[in-house]
Formats: sequence, C-alpha cells, structure tokens
Amino acid sequence: MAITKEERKRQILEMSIKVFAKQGFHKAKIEDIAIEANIGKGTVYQYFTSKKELFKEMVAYCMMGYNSQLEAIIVSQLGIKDKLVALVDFYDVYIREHFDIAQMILSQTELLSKEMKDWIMREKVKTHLLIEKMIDIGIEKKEVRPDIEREVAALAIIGTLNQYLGKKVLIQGHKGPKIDSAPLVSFLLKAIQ
Amino acid sequence: MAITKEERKRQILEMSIKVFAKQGFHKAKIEDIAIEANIGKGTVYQYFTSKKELFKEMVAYCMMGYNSQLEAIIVSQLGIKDKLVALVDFYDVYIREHFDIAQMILSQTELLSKEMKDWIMREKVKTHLLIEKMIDIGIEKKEVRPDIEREVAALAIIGTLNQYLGKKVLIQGHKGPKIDSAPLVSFLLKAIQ
Amino acid sequence: MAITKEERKRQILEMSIKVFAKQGFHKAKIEDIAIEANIGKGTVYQYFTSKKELFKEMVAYCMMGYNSQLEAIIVSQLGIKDKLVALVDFYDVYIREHFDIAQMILSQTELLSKEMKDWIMREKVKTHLLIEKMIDIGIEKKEVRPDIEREVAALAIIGTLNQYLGKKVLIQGHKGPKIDSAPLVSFLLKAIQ
Amino acid sequence: MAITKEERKRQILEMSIKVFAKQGFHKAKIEDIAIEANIGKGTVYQYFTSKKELFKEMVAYCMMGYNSQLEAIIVSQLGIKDKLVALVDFYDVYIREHFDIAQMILSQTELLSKEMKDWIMREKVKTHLLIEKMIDIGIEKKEVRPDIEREVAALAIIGTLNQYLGKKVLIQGHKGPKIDSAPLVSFLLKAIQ
DNA sequence: TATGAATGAGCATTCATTCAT
DNA sequence: AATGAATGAATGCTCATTCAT
Repeated sequence: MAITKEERKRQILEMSIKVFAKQGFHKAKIEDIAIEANIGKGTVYQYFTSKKELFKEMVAYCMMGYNSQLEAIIVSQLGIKDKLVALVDFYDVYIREHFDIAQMILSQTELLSKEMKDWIMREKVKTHLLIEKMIDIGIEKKEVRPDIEREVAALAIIGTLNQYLGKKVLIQGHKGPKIDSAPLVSFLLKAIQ
Repeated sequence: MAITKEERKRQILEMSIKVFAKQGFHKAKIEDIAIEANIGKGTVYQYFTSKKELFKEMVAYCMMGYNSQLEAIIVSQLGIKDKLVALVDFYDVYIREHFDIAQMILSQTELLSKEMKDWIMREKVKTHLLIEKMIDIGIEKKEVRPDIEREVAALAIIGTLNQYLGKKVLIQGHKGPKIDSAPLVSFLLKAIQ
Repeated sequence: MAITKEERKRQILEMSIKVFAKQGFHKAKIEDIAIEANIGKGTVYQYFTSKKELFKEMVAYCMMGYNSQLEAIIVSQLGIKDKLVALVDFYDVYIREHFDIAQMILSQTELLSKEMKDWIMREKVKTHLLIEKMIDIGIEKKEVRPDIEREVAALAIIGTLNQYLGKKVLIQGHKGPKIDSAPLVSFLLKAIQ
Repeated sequence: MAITKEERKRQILEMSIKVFAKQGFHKAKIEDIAIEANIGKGTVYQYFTSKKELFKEMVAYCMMGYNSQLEAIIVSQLGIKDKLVALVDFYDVYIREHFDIAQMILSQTELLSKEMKDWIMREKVKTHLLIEKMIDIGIEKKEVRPDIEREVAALAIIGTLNQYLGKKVLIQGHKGPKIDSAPLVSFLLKAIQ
C-alpha cells in the first residue's frame, strides 16, 4: 500500500515536468507542483533540496533514455531508409512528449550547473556521433555515397528533423496524427545517397 | 545639444540586448541596464512602460531587418549556389551577433503577448516562404530538381543552417573566424539538385 | 529489558544540553537532538510536548541541585576562607559543565514562561540568600567584619566568581586545569574581613 | 528638509535596538523594525544587506563609545574613590539604556562573525586593561595597596558592578531612581585599599 | 511505544515600479 | 526630462509538530 520513496520522487518529477513546461522555471511555484502532485509543499523538499535541484533532476529524467533509444535504431539491421523512418517516428513521439520542456532546457541553461551543462553537451555529442555512426554503417553497406562530409550530414539530419518535427507539432499540437515520414526521408536520402 | 528621444531609446535597447543576453530575462535587472546605459533607473521608465515591454521591443528590434536582408539575397541575380553561400555568410554574421538573445527569444515566449508571438510566428513563416521562393526561382532557372518537396526542402535548409552555424559558433565562440560555407553548401546542393 | 521512562527522559535531556549548548535554542533542531540520542524524532514528543517545553525542562534539570550543593558548603563547619575555596572549586566544576548553557539561559528568557522566569529568579534569590547566610555565619564567628553591607558583599562575591571563573574558562577552555582559588579568595577575604 | 542617508541609517539602528531588545533576534521581524521606523520593509535593505548585518551594526553602534567614556574616567584627575563613584554612575546610565540589548549581545554570539566576536572580545579586554590601569594609577598615588593582584581586582570590580547594577535595574526597572553608589564603592575600597 | 514521512505556517529577501525633487 | 530613494508584493525554504503505521 505504502508508496515507496522512489515512486514518490518519480511522481513529483512527473508533475514538475507538467508545471515547468506550462509555466517555465521562474513562473512555476513549488507550491504549484506540490498541489499538482497532491502533496504538501514541504514534502517536495524531502525529495529535492531546492527548486533548482528539482529542475536539474527533471532535465536529467527527461533526457534519460534518449540516446539509448536512438542507439537501438542506429545499430539495428535496418537499411538506411528504414532507419531514417524509425528516426522520424522516434522524434515524433519524443517531441510530442517533451516539446515544451525541450525548449526550456535549451534556454534556461543559466540554471544548470557547469557540470550539468557539460553533461547535456556530452549527450548532444553522443547523439551526433550516433548519427555519424549511422552514416558510416550506411557507407559500408553502400547505402550512402562514400564522398559524403560526415559532420555536415549528421548536423543536417538532426537540424532537419528538429525543424520539421518542431514545426509540425507546433502547428498540429501534441494531439495531431503521426507525422508522415515519407517526404522527409526521401529528401534526406537524396542528400546522402 | 541633447540627444533625441529616438537616439536615447535606441541606446537603451542596445544595452538591454547586452544585459538580457548575458543574464537572461529574469536575472537581468532594470538597474543593470540603466547602469550599462549610464543613466538613472527611473529614466528607463520614461521610454519603456515596463521590463516586459522593454524585452518585447528588444525582440522586435533584433528581428527587424532580418527578413529584408534575407529577401535581398533571395531576389538577387545570383545562382542558387551563390545564394546558399550568401545565406551561410548572412547566418554566420547574424548568429554571432544574436546567439545568446536568439535562444532567449525562442524560449521565453511566456513573456511575449499572443500578439507578439503571432508576429514572431509570421516572421518565421515569412522566412520560410522566402526560402521556398528561392527554391521556386531555382526550379525556374533549372538549378533545382523540379520534383522537390518545397516545404521539406525549405525546412531542411533552415534547420541545417541553424544546427550547423549554431554548433560552430558554440564551439568557436563569437570571435572565431568566418565559417567555411563550402561543405555545407555542397551538401545542400546535392539534396536539392 | 527496556529502559524505564525516567531513564529515557533523562537521556534526552542530557543530549539536549549538548545540542542546545552547541547550537543555541534556535539553531538546535529537534532532529539533531533525536539523532544525538539515537532515537526517532517523534519519540522526543512522547516525552516532551514541545521544543520550548524541552528547553525549559533542560534549564530546570541544569539548575537542579545547584543551590543544594551550595547550601552544603555554606552550612558546613568550614571557616570562611575554606568556604570561599570550596565555593571557587564548586563554581569551577559547575561553569565548566554548564558554561555554554548558562549564557543561553540568561539570555533566552524570551522562551521561558513567566512562571519559569520567576522560578529562576527565586533560585537566584536563594543563591543570594545563601551567600548572605554565609556572611552572617562569618560575622557570628568573627571571621567577617560586623559593619559589612551584607547585600553588597553577597552580590560582589557572586559577581566576582562569575567574572573570574567565566574569564578563566573562556580562555583556557573546558579542558584546562583546575583554577587556582588562592588569589581570588585572598582578595575577597580582604574585602569582607 | 531631506533626511540624509546617515540620519536614516541611524534612525533604523535606533529602532532596531528597541525591537531587538524587546523581541530578541529571532522573534524580531524586519517588518517590525520598518514599521517602528515608519518606513517600508524594503527600505531597511537599502541600508543594511541583511538582518544579521543590521544586528551586527547595531551591536557595534551600542558598544561604540563605551570604552572611550570609561577611559575618560580612568585618566581623569579624580581620586580612586571618586573614580569608583563615577564608574558606578556611568554603569548605571549605560545599563539602563542597554540592559536588554546587553544580554542579547552576550548570548547571541552565534550570529556574530568570528571577526565581530574577536572585536567584542578585544573591547572587553580593553575594558579590563582600563580597570587595571586605574588600579595602577591608584597604587602610584598610594590610594591602593601595592600588594594587590591586579587581574583579580579588575575582574572583581567589573563583576561586582555588573552584578550589582544588573540586579538593581532588574528590580527597579529602567525608570527607577539613580543607584546609590556609596555602599558599593565603600565595599570595593575596602577590598583594594 | 517508536517511528519518520508529511505538513504548512512563517519569514527573509528581491526587485520592478512609483513619485517627489 | 532625469533621478534614485522608497516601496511592498511575491516566493523559496525551514523546521516544529502531527499521525498513520
């Protein structure tokens, strides 16, 4: 019956995502999060030492699993085209879930310790390297032209996905239908093949 | 020979860019801006009714001229390749100047009125349409393949530029040498030709 | 073989002395005392209704026995000089044990109920009367000059002991050697003989 | 017409003495002090960076002048007896004015920085040395017996004054008549002559 | 009886904004 | 027009106390 410490912490984190996403860091009040989680204000402080700390842990919580899911796609036996399709679908789901919070994380870096910023940067680099790896595998499998500039290609894929999915979700809202990956994938294939 | 109201206002705006960029909206204090502009705190309120208002005017001030400069490139007599080169160079300069502020604008939309957000959105759409126009001209001039998905292509170009330049500026800092546009341009050409 | 209620209460009191003395009333946390006593925070409330109540009981606990020990010296068969020596030795031990707490008690009277303050005042008066009694006995035994102002003399003895021992303990710390009573005693004797 | 910064600061200090003395450091609210001084809460923070800082400045403000007044008495041409009388009178006035605050200062040393504590300690040492100086001058002028233990005598004088005046003020309140110095002085003279 | 997770009243502090000079 | 002293609403955080287990 009793809720474990870990569950309670996760519960607060989930609610903080909602509130931070809706209000932004500064407008969000600890009390709002507590009310949302249906607990007392002080209880939040049993699990997180400060508002900033809660924010940081939420950021880590949101980014957790991102790269490992990405890697699963990259190292799969799929052809480059199917990988791109899987990538779009993954971004589609991820951005819908984390759209508001993602923007905040990018911007409110003032709140994050150097350590945390470095960690985020490292995660981004990992993402970049995974995409480069995908390109390498593609070259090996003769699915990607061998003269490609890997760095440019990787940045282009990430930038295009962000821009495209970002726009779609922004216009359709989080509840819209799954994005059609076909046009995006065919454009990217043209560029890398 | 007192300076005009307009000059004083511009002076405050310029200083507010510095301070907002360095501190972010919430950490930036009106007093900091006043000190930076070498005027009294109260004087700021002679020109702007509130901190938020100042922020909004600063946003407009920063985005002003963006699309018109872009259009000048698009409608020029340059070939598609040279347009892309000019685009990269323009982004290079613009992002260096507005890197910090650009992130803030994207994120701190909570601060902006619906009207202002709509205006920003319309400006973004204008940018998008300008890039699409560039593609259309390219198709007409047989410099771009005619079967291209114009929306995807435009988003890809914008997304790629953002990601590429963003990364370069982040790593090299604002003072680094001009970015080499060649690899980026050749990648994009491959995708659209 | 559970310990009795009384023992547990004494145990908490002893630990509260340590913590109150080190931290002062306001900085001392009930949890600190509980941790020090190796019990749960809630358990403290089984024995004391509130932090203030605990503080008050600690004050009473510390002062308990003070006057009775003093009286033992006063009514003893010792001559006035030996009584003064015994007094210095007693103060020496007492102040070492209760130095930190003594200062607190004097100051944080805001915390004490009128009743408690009155009780402390009465204890002080008792102390004063005991010293006066010592003087009276001394006069009877022709060890003290008969024209002495008893009140002044008593206050002087108490004040001098406090000042002298307080300074010595403050400088030497609680672990220093026993104070040499000779110079103090000879000075006081000169005044009252 | 306009109040100077210095006057405003002094005004806040004076009011803080009242409030700190009545409530103690912890119960005293900045708002109370502001209300008492008939100013806004925020104004206090224009003059003092924090509540603790205000407390420290108040302590310094209260102790300021103490030793210099004392010295004036010590180095005067008065005989030892008249010096003691002047001393009692000075203590009488000083303790009436600072009775509540004096107790607080002694106790709430937790609030004071090491630097401030050291300063207080040095001031106390100065006081002690001044009294020793008085004794030395007395010996020179053959008003004090030459075999006296200077340290003990100084501590005894200070301790006796504190105890005696403290008791009198405690019983009579701050509004009572001037203390009769005669019995105290004659007792102390007996001890040192 | 013992526990410690949950609670929320209470307060120091900040800073945008006002307004008398 | 320019100033900066004064203001007070707003909020993060602490910790004594409660109470379900």
